[in-house]
Amino acid sequence: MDAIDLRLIDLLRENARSSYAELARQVGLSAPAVHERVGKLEAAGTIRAYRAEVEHEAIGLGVTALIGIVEDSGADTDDVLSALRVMPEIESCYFMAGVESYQLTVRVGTIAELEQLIVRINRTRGVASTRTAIALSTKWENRPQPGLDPALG
Amino acid sequence: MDAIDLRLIDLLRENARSSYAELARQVGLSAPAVHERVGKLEAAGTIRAYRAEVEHEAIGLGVTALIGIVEDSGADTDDVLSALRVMPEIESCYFMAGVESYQLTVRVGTIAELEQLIVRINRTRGVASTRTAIALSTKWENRPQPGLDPALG
DNA sequence: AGGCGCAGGTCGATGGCGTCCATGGCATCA
DNA sequence: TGATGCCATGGACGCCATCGACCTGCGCCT
Repeated sequence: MDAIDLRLIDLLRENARSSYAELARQVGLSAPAVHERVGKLEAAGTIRAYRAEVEHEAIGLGVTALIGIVEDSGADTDDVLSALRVMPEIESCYFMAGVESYQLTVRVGTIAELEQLIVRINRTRGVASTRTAIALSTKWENRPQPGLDPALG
Repeated sequence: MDAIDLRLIDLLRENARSSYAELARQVGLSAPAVHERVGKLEAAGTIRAYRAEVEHEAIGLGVTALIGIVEDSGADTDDVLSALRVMPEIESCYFMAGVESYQLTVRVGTIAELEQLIVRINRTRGVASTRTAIALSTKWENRPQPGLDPALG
């Protein structure tokens, strides 16, 4: 992981469909060299996936909400987690410091679906309570921040 | 926007680097047809960008936190927003219903940097108070949910 | 100090792919 | 029913991904 790897990652975070030839031009290496570097970054798990970012309204998922979950005392965290994992509406799931053990980002099509989802989560064994906040609008999302190699300061 | 467009979007959300030939195979069309459809989805803004998803620890951004912001009464929301927008650490920014007008997702390298960021946000004109919760671990993030055409039910 | 081995780079070739164009079918509408 | 416009098809061409061969610089071991 050197400065060129970081540069490649930044470029792919800006546009994941850049060709290897284009990347090679930008970092000043040959295309095969870039190909090998990117392959190693993928194999090492540094690059996890390449995803298209979508206007959620256009695909019928226009309602975004954040849900905090308070666990029952003595609840089995693994049970709660695996119950959450099978709910496709949950886009992201963080395990948090604080009273609310989990913080979720969820996407649904309508407020009615959000209501059903909240009910389902509240009914889950191990969940004591939830707190939901609805996003009225998204100012920006997943804006990539240039990476900083810790070794490079 | 028909079922094939939705399928293409789902495929590109799974792997944004799929070739047009591969996409064409999966949806049963020719490559030029897929090329044109994807181009229109991009032009319409339905597909916003293609991004590599990264292991944040590997690029020196291993600390994730969620920050809620309470605005001053009478604060100019646009001023607050433009002040937030220039902070690269803020990955996502939602305008929320509730006491906390904004909910941020932020990434920094260390707890010390998080502290500095919080101070900077609190000092921002129009910000009354903030509430920060640190993510101890990320269970999953940006998991794509298959799109549902509202017209198709 | 010298030689060996390896990691990682460039170069060149080839096959597949992206992309443009002309053609033809189909549905819509007058 | 005839015209029209959109869209998929298929072919062609040039670029790109990808593989193999060779080269260079560096570390290590003797």
